[in-house]
Amino acid sequence: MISTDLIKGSLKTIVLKLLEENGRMYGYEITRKVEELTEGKIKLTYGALYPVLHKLESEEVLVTESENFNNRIRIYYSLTPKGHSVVVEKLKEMKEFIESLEKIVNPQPGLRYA
Amino acid sequence: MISTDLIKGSLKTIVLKLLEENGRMYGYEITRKVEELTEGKIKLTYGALYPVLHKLESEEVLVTESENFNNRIRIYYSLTPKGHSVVVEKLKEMKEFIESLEKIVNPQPGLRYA
DNA sequence: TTACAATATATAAGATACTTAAATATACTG
DNA sequence: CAGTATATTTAAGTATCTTATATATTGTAA
Repeated sequence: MISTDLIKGSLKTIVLKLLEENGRMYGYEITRKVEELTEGKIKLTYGALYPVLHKLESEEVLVTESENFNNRIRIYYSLTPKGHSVVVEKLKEMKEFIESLEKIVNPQPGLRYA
Repeated sequence: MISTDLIKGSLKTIVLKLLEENGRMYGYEITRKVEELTEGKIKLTYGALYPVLHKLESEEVLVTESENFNNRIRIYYSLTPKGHSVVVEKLKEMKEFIESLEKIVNPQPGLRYA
């Protein structure tokens, strides 16, 4: 499991990317999906996830639809038009961030096959 | 410039990696180096950097040597033996983190050349 | 049948890490 | 002589996350 310090700050982008990829998802499903994709290395806590979802909704980046499934409430989140453009920005930023980290962690990548 | 939210949590690892790479560095030099390596995309603020350096010193991960250069104090930081093993751990974690992010941001990387 | 695990969301209290801003001081450049 | 670069420090505030707890249903194993 990866130190939670590292994950801080990436949560919003992760959530938005998953919603773009999967159309609509509910909170619990998002935590499952992240665990699945990262082979258990990243686990989102509900105390972090739900407040982020609520905040993104209040910012009109996400909209919700409540549904009943087996007597359990499921609150599906999906991107608004504004949300779609936010994802584009966030992913661009994430990509630059990863590239920057790699330049620090692995300087002179061009020499790997030299 | 990358949103500071993303960088949060990576600061410690970045500092430790640079010190491993360069032997010893002073605070100001670290901010310059990060800017240089990331082409200005990551800028460390002094308010974040110096407290981290002090903390790492108190944890015996770093040691300091104060020197005088042109009437300016320079406090050089370098890794302790403990620091070297901390870097190894932190870099492993960082690598897993980057890989995990890529699995989310860019699912099915194996298909890129398929 | 009872207890535990999984599903599903919510939120309060506390910790921590970072931003912003200001302070201090010297050297160099136009 | 004003502004930029060098160099470190630290206080106050904010944001974000962790931890813990609450609630409720369904499925499973003993």
